[in-house]
Amino acid sequence: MASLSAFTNIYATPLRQSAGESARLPNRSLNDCLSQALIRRFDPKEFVFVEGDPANNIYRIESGAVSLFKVLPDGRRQILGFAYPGDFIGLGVQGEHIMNAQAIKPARIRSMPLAALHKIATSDPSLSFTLYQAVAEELAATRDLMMTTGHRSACERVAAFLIALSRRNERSGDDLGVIDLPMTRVDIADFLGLTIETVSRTLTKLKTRGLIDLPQSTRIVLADRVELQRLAEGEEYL
Amino acid sequence: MASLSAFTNIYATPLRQSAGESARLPNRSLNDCLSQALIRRFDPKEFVFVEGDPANNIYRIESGAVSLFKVLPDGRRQILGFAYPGDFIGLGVQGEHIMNAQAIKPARIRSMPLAALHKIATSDPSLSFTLYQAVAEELAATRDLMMTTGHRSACERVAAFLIALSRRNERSGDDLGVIDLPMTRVDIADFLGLTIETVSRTLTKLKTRGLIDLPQSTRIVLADRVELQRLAEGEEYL
DNA sequence: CGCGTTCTTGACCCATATCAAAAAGCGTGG
DNA sequence: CCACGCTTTTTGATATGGGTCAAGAACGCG
Repeated sequence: MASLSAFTNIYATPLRQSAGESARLPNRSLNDCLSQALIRRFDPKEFVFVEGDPANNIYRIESGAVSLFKVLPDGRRQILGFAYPGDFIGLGVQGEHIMNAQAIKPARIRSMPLAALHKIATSDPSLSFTLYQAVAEELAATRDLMMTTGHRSACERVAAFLIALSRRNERSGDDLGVIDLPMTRVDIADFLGLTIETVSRTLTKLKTRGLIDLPQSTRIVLADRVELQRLAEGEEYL
Repeated sequence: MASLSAFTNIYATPLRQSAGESARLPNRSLNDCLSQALIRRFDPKEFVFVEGDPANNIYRIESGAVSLFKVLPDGRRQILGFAYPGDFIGLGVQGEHIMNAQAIKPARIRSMPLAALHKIATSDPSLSFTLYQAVAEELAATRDLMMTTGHRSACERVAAFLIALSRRNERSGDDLGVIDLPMTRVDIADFLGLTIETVSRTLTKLKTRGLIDLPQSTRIVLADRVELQRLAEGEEYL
């Protein structure tokens, strides 16, 4: 199926607020096939693939978390998204990855050759539609991220980030008021286009204002989700 | 063809450096059909469609230029791209546009019902592939734009913008050293995530350093394209 | 020529980056 | 369990790029 080669990369970004998650591919025959594919374990900081690698496989996160990022010529890093269990990554364009995928905590990841995917797609027409939707969703997610990092204050960005993570919890049935961050402050900073100091300061500010609690640095309790939401949408100015 | 409904929007962004342009749909049967479609004229500031409009048509710019943008809750505007002659805009998701398209100079635009596109797609399998490529390209372009507006200085952004416009000239056979801007400073600012004052100041700075010349405000002569290129890539710090 | 719009320039300010150092975690080995 | 060293996070002091506000200058256009 030729159209697959037009793909770039599929991942999920927590900023996306729509119900549909870009990196989810709810396709029966695909999932059947994947459930038989082999699982590999990745340590934190280990790369699943890097920019320039031939894109031979697609991957589904079974546990853990992965960051997807590009590196600018000057060495700065832009994280494009974080992939959580259930998310797919690694559908590459022109046979070559255009970003890096790196585990941010111990992860189990299932991989499947792209050739197999192509084969399924020819026998299951609904897959091409599913994939299609996935790119469109991803495009929307990327635009969301751009709007967030482009014009918003640090407070708004962090609030939007927290709300998005909370939504993700909601989706996966976890407590929507408690967020366990799989990523470091560096990751958050590189995702939101801020520095780690600003992320940290902003979190303490939110804590001081009573919007969140920080029992540990990796755990965030959303004390006032409504207000956070308003902040995230730029309707409140702290 | 069901997969079309997954589309969001197709446009071209001048920041994209790849040879393939996202908004170009080089498909024979599509172009045949379009060449018979009706042309409408739009005055500057006139909207082709706005966010929330039902997406019934796709459009091809025949002459003039169009900006595509979203408006943030706080009223700020992010221009996602500029569509030039030959570019397609307006393939909407779920029957509803998710952004606004506004002529920025007098434009002639051909429109075609989405239903007709669907019909062609069923009879011409290559069209679905073409469309597919277009979304993937657009995704890549959006990422480029995000990398540009996310982490870069005003100088780098403006330089990248000029280089991209120059590349577009090159593509369409125009003089690659002279850029006639169809858009205002406001448009440039909203595209690059800057203010008009900063755009203006940056242009004067580039002029002072001898990298460009500004015979008129809408005309930019690239005096030192190589240096501009280096600036755009963040390899030079002015 | 005069009026409205767009562009440029200047002065000032603020949010965030930068630089620096202290504090808190966290794993390892004794 | 504690001590040690390393990494991550927080906090503080300062700098700065670009935003904001304001006023001209240039550019159409009737």
